[in-house]
Amino acid sequence: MVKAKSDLIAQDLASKIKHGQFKCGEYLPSENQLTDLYGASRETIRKALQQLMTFGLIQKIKGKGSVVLDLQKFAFPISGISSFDELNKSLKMHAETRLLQDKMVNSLPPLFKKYFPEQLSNTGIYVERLRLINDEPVVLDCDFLLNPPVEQLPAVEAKHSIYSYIENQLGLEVSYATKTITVEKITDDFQKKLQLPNQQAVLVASQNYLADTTLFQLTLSFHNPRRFKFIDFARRQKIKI
Amino acid sequence: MVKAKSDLIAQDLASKIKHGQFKCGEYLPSENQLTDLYGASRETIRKALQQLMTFGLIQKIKGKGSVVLDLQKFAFPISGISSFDELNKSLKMHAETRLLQDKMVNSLPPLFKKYFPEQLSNTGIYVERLRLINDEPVVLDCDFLLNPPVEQLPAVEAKHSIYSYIENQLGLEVSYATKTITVEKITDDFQKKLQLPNQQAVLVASQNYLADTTLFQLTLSFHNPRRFKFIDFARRQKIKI
DNA sequence: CAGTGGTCTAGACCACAGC
DNA sequence: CTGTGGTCTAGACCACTGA
Repeated sequence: MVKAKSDLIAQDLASKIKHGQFKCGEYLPSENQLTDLYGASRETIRKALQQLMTFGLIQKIKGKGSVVLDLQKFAFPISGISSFDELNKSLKMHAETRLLQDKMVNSLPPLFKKYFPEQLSNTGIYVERLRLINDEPVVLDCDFLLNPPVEQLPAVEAKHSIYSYIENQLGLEVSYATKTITVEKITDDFQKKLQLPNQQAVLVASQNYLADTTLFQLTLSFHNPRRFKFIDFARRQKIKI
Repeated sequence: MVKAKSDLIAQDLASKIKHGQFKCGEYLPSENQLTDLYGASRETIRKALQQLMTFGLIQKIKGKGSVVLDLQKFAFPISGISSFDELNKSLKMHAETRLLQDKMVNSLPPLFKKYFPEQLSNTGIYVERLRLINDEPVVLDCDFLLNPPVEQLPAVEAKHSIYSYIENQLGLEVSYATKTITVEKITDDFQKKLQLPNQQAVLVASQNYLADTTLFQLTLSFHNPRRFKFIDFARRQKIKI
């Protein structure tokens, strides 16, 4: 998947920052030096650095260079599109996933209709998974995978990683998502599953799209408010919409 | 502030999308056509389109073109760095700001120490503002502006827009921020100010930096959970950190 | 096949930082 | 002054789309 030279350079620099070869507060080699180091043109180097900028790994300062930023904040980057499985691995959490449901349905379940009222009905697969960390329920994930493009979802894949299945097994390209975060009143059933003291939970609702703009997944993630934490890195926009 | 040719092109295309000259589902002119339309090289056009991609205004499809995405989701883009004042204007909300505090202090207030424990003490300006929409309190913003680089903050500017003051009056370049969203128990005082039925509120805590990596502002925004909504557009990352 | 976006290159000129 | 990043250009080759 990672193929472009600029991506490889970005990947290499990112891992060198992660492993301390470039430390917080230090400057990366200049763009001209990186040009020689990687045997690439300056614009290619700049594309790589651009990616590190958007992650908040570096900040460029005109006339000086690219300084490595403090990345202790990246403890739990729910921002962006990543799966729980990817987070679990990259953070080495002791997490467990319990597959509660995985079934084909002929129409959009009422739960999704409530939070995505503009969605047309559709056949698809309903998946419900409870995520636990240290045996404490932290998230209840409800997914609806549209058919097409997703024909089926083997239980073993549902327990592992839906994204991995979509990307690696089906060969589809996951591209972007719109997300909203709100505080919602939940059902007794969900309260019980999450073992919450009251019916208030944080809901992250997202619509996930492929590179060809096909909607393929709706997700409702109900979080234990005590354990919910969303971390974001944002840059000031240069243009106003 | 907007100067680069690619920014101007991005700005122009964004406003044309906003005003319906390019509609959802339609394709923009091809990159080669835009090259002629704007008298720019293809790479410059591509930089402009890249910006529209990150906002979720368009999606590029290889071999086909750049399709305009549905932007009804952009109703309330708290994602990114924008001030309440900017949001208010761009969304034409009927909002009011009450300035509760605006004073110079010699050290970091305990409230900030609690949520930013790693911060060193510092002189600065403490500002507390209550935001109301239709006379209902929705957010209590607590800001701490570090001195240096911010020497003072006239009350009239605090009521208007801190960002505008920082950028236009002081000539500083606001560049990036790290944000966390959590659910927190608040004090009786804050509960009263926000007129909440209980002590639970959504906290958006952010550290805001200038382009030279100087920290200039800490913000704690306590939101009415019933009125809190965070909207985000995210793209799948090509590299793993 | 022609047209599209994806990528890379070499070179150029500018503004800024710091000596 | 030199070195840095910021920007733009013209041209090239590739892979994908769809007729």
